[in-house]
Amino acid sequence: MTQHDLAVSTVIFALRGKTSENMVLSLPLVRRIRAPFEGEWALPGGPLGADEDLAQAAGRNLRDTTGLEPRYLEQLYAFGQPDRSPDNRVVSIVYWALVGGDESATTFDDENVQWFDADDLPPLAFDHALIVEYALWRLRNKLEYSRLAHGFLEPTFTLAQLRKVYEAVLQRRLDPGNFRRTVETSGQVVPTGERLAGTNHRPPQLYRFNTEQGLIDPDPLTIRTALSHPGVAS
Amino acid sequence: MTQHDLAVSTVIFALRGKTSENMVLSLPLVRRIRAPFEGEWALPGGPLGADEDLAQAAGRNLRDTTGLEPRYLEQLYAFGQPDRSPDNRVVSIVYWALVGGDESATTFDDENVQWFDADDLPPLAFDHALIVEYALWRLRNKLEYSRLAHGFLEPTFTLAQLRKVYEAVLQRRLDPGNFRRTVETSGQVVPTGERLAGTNHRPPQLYRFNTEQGLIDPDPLTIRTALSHPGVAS
DNA sequence: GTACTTCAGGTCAGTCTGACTTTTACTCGT
DNA sequence: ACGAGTAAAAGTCAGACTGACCTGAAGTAC
Repeated sequence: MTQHDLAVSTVIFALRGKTSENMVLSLPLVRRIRAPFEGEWALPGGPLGADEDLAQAAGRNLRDTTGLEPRYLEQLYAFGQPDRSPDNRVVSIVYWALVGGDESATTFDDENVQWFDADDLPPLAFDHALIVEYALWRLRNKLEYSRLAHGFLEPTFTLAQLRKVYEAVLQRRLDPGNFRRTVETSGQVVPTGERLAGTNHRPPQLYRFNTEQGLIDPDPLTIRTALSHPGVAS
Repeated sequence: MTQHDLAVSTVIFALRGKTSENMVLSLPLVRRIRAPFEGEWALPGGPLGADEDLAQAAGRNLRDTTGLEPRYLEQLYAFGQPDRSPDNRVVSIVYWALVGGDESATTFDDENVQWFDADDLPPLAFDHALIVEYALWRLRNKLEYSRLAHGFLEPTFTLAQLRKVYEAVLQRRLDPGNFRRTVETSGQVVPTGERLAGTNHRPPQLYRFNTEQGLIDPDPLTIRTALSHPGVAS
């Protein structure tokens, strides 16, 4: 059994935007402070602790570098090309995570951490551009058949808010009526009985995710930091 | 960057059976010849070479222990629980592979390698039972929306043979007429113009996979040992 | 030739989908 | 106070897709 350098990195997604309209899918990057690729942007990551689970390492790392708490965390892929780092060989086990849009409004103390539009990234260190591209594909693909939109939302939300999450991630408009029909019949969402007041139109029903239903497409070991989230409707 | 013991293991699937009827999904296991878990069955695996790609390591390993050539190879998951090995900690990057049914008919020289029915396995070393269970789930799930059945077949085949692959893997009967319709309209398969003679009924059309269409759900780096396979119709 | 087999092509009803319409219930401006 | 404006919520409709089933075709076996 040979020894290898092992790192755990995470692609962190959040929906950010001033209004609840025009939200944009974003991710935080850290600026490298030493060679190789000094000064370039890279995914947050770090070594794997001796007594640490892979997912724990990803979560700890995410909290350390960004101060955020993951609402969803899943393993993405293990990258191990011999030449992906110019000096020594490193095998990276990459996770991807969703964090809430409100939390992500926090600007970072550290000026070496910064949010970027997911579809307008700077040049990245190592093979991180490939990794982000794959993570984006996975997020968009999985959103369509699984129910991970709750990673971006408060515990209670309107169907319009839910739809805007889908629209922002998938980058395409969805018909409100059809969206309502499919989401309601899927049973993944339950009306709370409350309505959201203060809109300049008919007050929409508030919903919450159905805790009865599990996730489709589970990872064998992934943390599913579920809908436990004391909070207020937005 | 800390050093860790790193292993690459592979879950190898093949369809085996005397007749082309009652084929059963099988996988080869190796008997451990030293502690821990000495004498128990485990997934074939080994260390990662210094200049080796992860997928290369999986493929090499697969050839070494089983003598087989993978027709499909994809990364499954990285397992890194601190306690998954009783002595030292090992992070395993696990691949899964498909090999052709004919090749797998070969019995192994080594008596420490043996085929097992995928749904009737002996107790396995480490967390390998969990790993196999997850690989099985992934195979069954992915077969339904991707086109990896060619990993089990000759380059040319009848729709009945293709259907039997699906039936054996998914463990459920499929309507021949509807199966024909969906497969034909999907465009994933092309008639060769030849027919298979020697049956005691109307001779079926032979098909081959459409090389124009790529795989759905690609891995970012996975080898896709495609349909290049000089061979004869069965 | 007759029986038997699977192939190959079709029907049909029910479900699902996307595009679109109508009614409801609120706020805002005048 | 009331009409304009907005999005919610419900419904319509045609086409695509699905599973269950049927029928004729083309071989082999006896």
